[in-house]
Amino acid sequence: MLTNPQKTASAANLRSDAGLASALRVSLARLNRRLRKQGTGHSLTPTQLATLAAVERHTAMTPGELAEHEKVQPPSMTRVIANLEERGLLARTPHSTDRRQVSITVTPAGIALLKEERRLKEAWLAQRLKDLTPEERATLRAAAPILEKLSTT
Amino acid sequence: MLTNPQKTASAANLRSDAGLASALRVSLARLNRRLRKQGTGHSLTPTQLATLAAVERHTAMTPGELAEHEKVQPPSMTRVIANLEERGLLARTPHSTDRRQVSITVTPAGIALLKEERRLKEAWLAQRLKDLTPEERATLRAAAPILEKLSTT
DNA sequence: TATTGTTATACTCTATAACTATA
DNA sequence: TATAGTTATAGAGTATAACAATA
Repeated sequence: MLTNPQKTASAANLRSDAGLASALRVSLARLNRRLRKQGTGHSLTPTQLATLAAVERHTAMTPGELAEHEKVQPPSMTRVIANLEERGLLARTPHSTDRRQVSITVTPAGIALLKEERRLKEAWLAQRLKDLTPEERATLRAAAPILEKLSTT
Repeated sequence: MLTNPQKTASAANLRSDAGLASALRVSLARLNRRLRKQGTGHSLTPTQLATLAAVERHTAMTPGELAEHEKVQPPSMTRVIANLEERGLLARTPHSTDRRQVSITVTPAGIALLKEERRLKEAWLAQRLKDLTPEERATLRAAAPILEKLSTT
């Protein structure tokens, strides 16, 4: 009832590259699962939250661009946007040149929600970091840009 | 159209604890998103995959235990198990002492699927690790157990 | 005629409520 | 009577197909 081959195996083989990949995969998945649970006082689905963040990051996007960016079909994005608009988190304005298109922007309420969401997640993580030794924190400081690089390659 | 306040902000404040939390949160989320896309040749939902992995890790579980473990309601777990059983990935056997209960175990096919899933994800990650310098890999080797500790605290 | 977005409809996943079998 | 699991039914999210408006 208590077998856990992954963890022990990854700890044992950490010196090899394959072992490092295995250990990182497990740790990353586990930590991310914990992190995702933090800051959920808004009842937005993952797609809704990702859409809101995408619009904020790109300042203004069309529904078509958003569907492409979030890997959903245009009709699905129509519904996501409609829901976020009802909540007052996104706003629709006419497109400047093409009247077929619509320009989507974040409202101040949407920005506030994203800010609070990030604050809660980071507060949880910062609390965990406080329980580490200074050396461990230094290691994570060095590792952060490397993890960043891994995902953008 | 190209504003990205998170990344620049997190890079700038990496020396503070709050800055480290912010940078880690963004990097972890991004890397995990990339990682989750790898190895999806089976068409299992996240819940199905997590259920399969849970049964493998614990050797044998009842539907009730699985529902509790995966944070879904018992009727939902009934359907997840039924689907995985149809695919030949899980098997049901009578419980040893209580005839109301059912014992769920992984089949060889289920074990093979999990192994392949992990292999694909780790192959992607190992490829990325090869592009790093030896020093960067050493940093990640040191960071892996710390990340592991963060999630289990 | 091609493109952008929406409406109509169906399927999947999960939930709550009611039911069956066993303790 | 209480517990483990299933069946019945409903709600949320996303997909494909058909449609309206504009280029």
